[in-house]
Amino acid sequence: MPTEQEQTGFTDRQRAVLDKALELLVEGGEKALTTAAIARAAGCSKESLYKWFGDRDGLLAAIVSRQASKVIPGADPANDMSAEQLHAALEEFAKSLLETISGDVSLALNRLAIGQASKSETGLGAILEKSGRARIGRQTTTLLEKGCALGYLRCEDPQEAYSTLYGLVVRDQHIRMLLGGTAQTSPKDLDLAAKTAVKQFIELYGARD
Amino acid sequence: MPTEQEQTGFTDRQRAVLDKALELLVEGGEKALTTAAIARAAGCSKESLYKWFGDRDGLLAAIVSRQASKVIPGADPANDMSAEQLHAALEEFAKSLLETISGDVSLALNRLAIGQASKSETGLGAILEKSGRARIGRQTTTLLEKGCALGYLRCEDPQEAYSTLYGLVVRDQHIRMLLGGTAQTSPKDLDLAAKTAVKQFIELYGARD
DNA sequence: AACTTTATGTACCGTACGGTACGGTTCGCT
DNA sequence: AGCGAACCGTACCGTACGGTACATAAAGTT
Repeated sequence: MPTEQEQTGFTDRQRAVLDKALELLVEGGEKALTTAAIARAAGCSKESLYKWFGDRDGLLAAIVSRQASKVIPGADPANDMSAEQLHAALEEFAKSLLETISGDVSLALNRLAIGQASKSETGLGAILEKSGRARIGRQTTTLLEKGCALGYLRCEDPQEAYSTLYGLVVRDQHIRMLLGGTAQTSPKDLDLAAKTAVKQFIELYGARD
Repeated sequence: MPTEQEQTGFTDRQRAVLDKALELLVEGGEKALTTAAIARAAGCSKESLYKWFGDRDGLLAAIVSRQASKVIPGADPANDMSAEQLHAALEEFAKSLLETISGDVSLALNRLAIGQASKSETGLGAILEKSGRARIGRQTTTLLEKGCALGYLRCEDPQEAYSTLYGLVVRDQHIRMLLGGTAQTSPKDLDLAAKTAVKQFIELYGARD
């Protein structure tokens, strides 16, 4: 009987290798991610890598999938939440989003996917999109829908509202960090930015008072 | 006497080569941008490339600088513009921004810079940042300042206001396109998105009525 | 205990690319 | 015409990397 880790289709050993590979990627960028280096770091043979993941592209895809599968879903919004609870949930989302995209791992994975975006139709971007962004997007969108249903928000299109919230929260921080610019990731700034964004969002989409 | 093109420090010939190289980059991504391919496409010798640009990194930097130098500044905001003119100028900015970041050239350059961001301190990201984003940012910021001075906007911090405008306009479109997802770049959608963003911005920062 | 499976480690191959060297050619200058 | 600089085309070198082959060792199975 397979251990419960069959969820992503990888064995424990393979997952450990993928994690080591991700470590390498984070600290050295894609150029550091050679098959030889991975084998050395993970204490396995190149032959095993190719047996398990097919080729280098498959390995990269596996790394991205692996990490994407780690995204932990937040709690579902309660059916009877108050306006304050909605507000708090939104701020929590904003803060968590900013924290995530500022993280080394997120930056490394996004850089990798973007670098591969032009060539080879392995579609790392699609994996990231689907497992990461889309997932939390859907979740937050349902939160917005609920807020709308409870009369706290006016939104014609929750999807659109979510998109606006995203823009207000992230602004140009993500691209700046991807380009290598130093980000102002002091926890204080980050918290303030999240609060400001949510305040503006409520100003746009909050029920008229 | 040097022709007037001395502005960027490159000769006509060198600029032509850089343009050809950019073409290659746009249509094939970074992997297509080998020194041999550039020399072939541009009809020059590899030796000249190295003589002119030092090494491959220098060449990449030159490509980015070259393109960045092409950014054409918009008209300065008039001192006596009306609220409608400000609104129109903002919409124009929003549309132009969306058009730019959806363009093949912009995407290719951003991908290149992001790919290089982890390694080698050539700082393509810094060049892009400085010549592209920061420039139009400064320009639009002064526009906002003027709008503020004329009483059309209330902004404590124009920098902050600009950042918000950017977020409202771009949302998550940029990263989506960088990751390879198909963008909804139909001119209609684009125009609508720009108008919506500016409307929301005015709602947040417009003078109270 | 023999056998199969799976994995390690190392050595190897082919290729692609960055960078250099060199002979030949064009072009401008005097 | 003669000279020198810039440049082209090509060949070349070293290296790094993706991918494969193989020889060996651990571990489970019967």
